[in-house]
Order: sequence, then C-alpha cells, then structure tokens
Amino acid sequence: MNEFTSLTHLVKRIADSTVRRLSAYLRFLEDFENRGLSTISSEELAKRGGTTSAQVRKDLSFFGSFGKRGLGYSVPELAGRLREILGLGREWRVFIVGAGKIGAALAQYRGFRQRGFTILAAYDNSSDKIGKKLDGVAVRDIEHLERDIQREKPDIVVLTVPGDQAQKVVDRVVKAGVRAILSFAPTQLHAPADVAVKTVNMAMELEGLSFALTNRD
Amino acid sequence: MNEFTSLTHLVKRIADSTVRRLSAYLRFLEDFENRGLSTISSEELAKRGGTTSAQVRKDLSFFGSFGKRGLGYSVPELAGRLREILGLGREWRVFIVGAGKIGAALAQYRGFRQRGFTILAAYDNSSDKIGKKLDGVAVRDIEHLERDIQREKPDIVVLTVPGDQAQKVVDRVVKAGVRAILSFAPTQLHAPADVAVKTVNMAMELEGLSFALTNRD
DNA sequence: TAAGGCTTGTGAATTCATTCACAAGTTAAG
DNA sequence: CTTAACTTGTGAATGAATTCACAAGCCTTA
Ligand SMILES: NC(=O)c1ccc[n+]([C@@H]2O[C@H](COP(=O)([O-])OP(=O)(O)OC[C@H]3O[C@@H](n4cnc5c(N)ncnc54)[C@H](O)[C@@H]3O)[C@@H](O)[C@H]2O)c1
Ligand SMILES: NC(=O)c1ccc[n+]([C@@H]2O[C@H](COP(=O)([O-])OP(=O)(O)OC[C@H]3O[C@@H](n4cnc5c(N)ncnc54)[C@H](O)[C@@H]3O)[C@@H](O)[C@H]2O)c1
Repeated sequence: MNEFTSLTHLVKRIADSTVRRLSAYLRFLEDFENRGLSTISSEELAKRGGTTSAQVRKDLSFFGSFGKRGLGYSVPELAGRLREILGLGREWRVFIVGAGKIGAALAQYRGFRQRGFTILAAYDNSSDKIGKKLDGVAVRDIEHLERDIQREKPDIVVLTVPGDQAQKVVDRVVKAGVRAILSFAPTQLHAPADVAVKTVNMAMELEGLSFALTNRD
Repeated sequence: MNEFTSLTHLVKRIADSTVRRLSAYLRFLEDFENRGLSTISSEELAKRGGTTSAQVRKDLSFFGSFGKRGLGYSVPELAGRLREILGLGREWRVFIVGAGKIGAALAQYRGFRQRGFTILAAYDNSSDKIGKKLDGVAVRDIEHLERDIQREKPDIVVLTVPGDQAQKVVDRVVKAGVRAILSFAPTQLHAPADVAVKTVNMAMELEGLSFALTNRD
C-alpha cells in the first residue's frame, strides 16, 4: 500500500544482513522461476533461507509491499523487484587487480558474468603475468591502472594482491575514482566513507570454525 | 577480576561478529609482535580494526581481563590468549572436496598452513583430477571420502564443488562424522545444529556492492 | 607519599535487529 | 453471499549488540 516504493527514497539505512538475505531470496526465486512456479509464500522462502517468515516479510517491507494477502508473492514479479533493489538490472564493470591464483580463479568464474558482473581486465606487476590471458581476460601492466580506470570506468575493483600490497592499491584506485572494492587480502582496509569496501577473509572464516570446534558445549 | 576465565565455562553465547573481531585483533597483535612492541591499548587496537575502544574491551571481557589499567595489554600475552580462545594453539586437519579452480587456489595457499590449518588431501570425482597433485596436496577419488574421513579424522572440510553438488557432499561428510564445514558454493546448506557450517559467498558480496552503489545518498 | 595522567573493566543506557501477534485482505468452496 | 483457510504487512515487544560513562587501578614524577 505504501506508495513510497522508489528506491531513491530509502528512509532507514538498510542493514548489511538484510541485503545478504535479499540476495539469498533472489537465488531461491530464480530456482522457482526455472521450475515454472508462479507464486511463493514468505514461509516457503524462509524455510529455504534458514530464517523466519516474519523476517522475510520485514526485509521486503523496507522497500514496499510486493505480495498479495492470502496468496503470497508472484515469483517473477518479486524476482524483478529484488533485482531492481539490488541493482542487478544492469551490467557492472569489474577490474581484477592481482592476477595470481585467486585472481585467476575469479577471472574464470562464470557465476559472476551470469549475474551481470563483466570482468574487463586483470592487472599485475609481474612480467610473468602481463600480456597473458586468463580465460579470455587480458592481464595488463599495473602501471596503466589509473589511465585505464579513467578510460574504462570500472564500477568495482576486485583486489587479489598480497596483503601487504592491498592498502596501496586501494589508495590508488580510490584516487582514480573507484567507489566499490571487493578485497580478498586478509588485511583491514581503510577508505573514505563514500567508498564501499567489502573484504572476504577466508582465514577468518576458518578461525571462526576453529573457535566453534574449540568452544562447543 | 573474573575467575571464570576457563573457556569451557562460557556462559553467554559469543556472537559471530565478536569472534571475527577477535580474529582481526590477533592479526594486529602479530604485526605488533613482529615490530617488537610490548604493549598496546584498546584504543590503538580499535583504530586499526575500524571499531571503538569500548568494543575491544567488551569483546575481550567475555573471556577474562587481560589488561593492566593505565597501561594497556601485553602484546605477547594478549596474542597468546587470543590464540587460545580461537583454538589456534593446535593443528587443524583439513580435507578439500572439489579440486577445481577455487579448490586448487586454496590448496596452494600458504596463509592457511601458517595459522595451523594443514590440508591433508583434496577429493574430486573427475578422472582428469584424481591422482594429480596440487602443490603437494594429493587429489584422491571422492569414492574414498568416507573411508578416509574415518581413518584420518579431518576436523574441517572445505567444500569447493559446484553448487548443485554441495548439499550432497555435506550430507556425506556429516554422516561420516565431520563437524565443521567451510563452503564456497553459492547455495544455502542445511546441516544438524551441532555441525558448524560457514559459507563464503562471493557473488553475494558483489551483490552487496551493487546494492551499495545503487542506493547511495 | 601524593597528585596527575592514562587506561581498563563493566553496569547502564542506547541503538539496532528480530520476532510476535494480529487486523486486513485474498481466494475458494458451498 | 457467507464462511473457512491462508497469507501479507506492520506496529509493538523482545532480544542482541554496541556505546556510554565512570569507578578503580597502574605508572610516573616530584
Ligand atoms: N590463494 C588462496 O586460496 C587465498 C585464500 C585466501 C586469501 N588469499 C589472499 O588473496 C591474495 C592473493 O592470493 P594468491 O594466492 O592469489 O597470491 P598470488 O601470489 O598467487 O597472487 C598475487 C598476485 O598479485 C601480483 N602482485 C603483487 N603485488 C602487486 C601489485 N602491487 N600490483 C599488482 N599486482 C601485484 C603478483 O604478481 C601475483 O600475481 C592474498 O592477499 C592472499 O592472502 C588467497
Ligand atoms: N572459481 C571462482 O572464482 C569461484 C568464485 C565463487 C564461488 N565459486 C564456487 O566454488 C565452487 C567451485 O568453483 P570452481 O570455479 O572451482 O569450479 P570448478 O568446476 O573449477 O571445480 C569444481 C570441481 O569439483 C569437482 N566435482 C564436481 N562434482 C563433484 C562431486 N560430486 N564430488 C567431488 N568433486 C566434484 C569437479 O570435477 C571440479 O574439479 C562452485 O560452487 C562455485 O560456484 C567459485
């Protein structure tokens, strides 16, 4: 019923945990779409996502009301709304910096392209890597990073350089105008508040398991 | 002051976010250790971790009181305590299931070994991969997974198989007695409550950036 | 020994996130 | 048309995490 559905009018700051769940809901909806199902209830969505139906409804309610009482949500409509909310209606342009093992795995990963993330190029400082290709993605000289950012305007930089190089690269790409970074280096990164930085820290995840195994019952 | 410092007597459930921060603090402390510094205040720790000194002290207070008023924390002592809390005083035995691109990158990653995570073996179902080595880690036939789990008792299984295979493998390793899983498949996994499951979902992180870029100001 | 400067540890207050619970709306059946 | 069975959307209640704020303790200097 709320008419202020426009995404540019977000009143409350949306929690990170909410965004992650929206992302998960979209995945389930795509699964339903593929199987030709036309509606889904918050309860079913919750069961798959390991959460509660109230949580699902609350998450969606921040953005509008997309369901029909007594019936549930239209699968294609809700999927479309979530894509819109998450900004997946468009292509996102990505640079990878660091053409090592993880960088190579990411460059070759099809899951990203499928969701609209196009990897334009990878960068490295090693002459062993520069000029090579990673499954169709060219590895360019890191020297040209700023020039290429200005020319090709990537939306996101994925950082896969060694930890002690990571902050340096962040400073460079931020200066060059990049406003979103996904880092795999196991270091804390600092950037201005208007730059979105996410870090995937696998060692931290393993340590979380170590903690859980150590401190059970 | 609190004498119930024993880690087996944890009264409150410790939040995941707390454990992640402890992990980060340990990293900073190791940095300080290497530079030969002997004490650190909660304020300095907070600055590096992008949090507040009250948060640091509260996090630590769940486990005891390790600091000296007026002075701060002894770097080596606090590092030792954190290792103990996180269960890093020992070797953790790890199997990797799925010897593809990500599995290979992880098998070759030195950061894990450094922190006490020893990769015993990798498993795959493809005859192209079985019998090969990934930087010293043997790739074995998935057929022998249960047998080897019983024999070698890995503490943790790292899951790097395609998404549609992930739940199947979880069920197998859980049945065989594994109680901790780190998955890289972009799917929601279900396991009994006494099994610790963490998922690193890179697509979800990228979507978080997409959301941030789409919904700024 | 006393004073001043610093920093911890922790209840209390606050802020943030999740869950409850129910009015209101929808559909289907008779 | 009426009733029964469902399901949404959302304030209010609860629960969890973070921040505040300060007494208590340690160190240095004189
Ligand atoms: N491999 C893994 O499984 C894994 C797991 C967790 C975290 N990580 C982290 O990911 C990052 C990369 O790891 P990796 O295993 O791919 O390492 P790697 O050594 O294979 O790759 C790093 C690449 O970065 C390049 N590089 C170094 N300095 C650079 C600079 N200043 N500018 C541009 N390129 C530069 C190197 O030439 C190399 O090709 C590290 O921070 C690591 O800690 C890796
Ligand atoms: N490559 C990446 O950068 C990346 C990024 C994000 C997520 N992921 C996820 O990580 C997982 C692996 O990705 P990848 O790129 O390494 O794929 P990949 O195809 O290179 O590797 C998957 C491996 O698993 C093996 N496998 C398949 N079914 C198996 C089974 N039932 N038992 C044992 N082994 C089996 C395959 O033979 C293959 O070697 C996928 O779930 C993917 O979505 C990968």
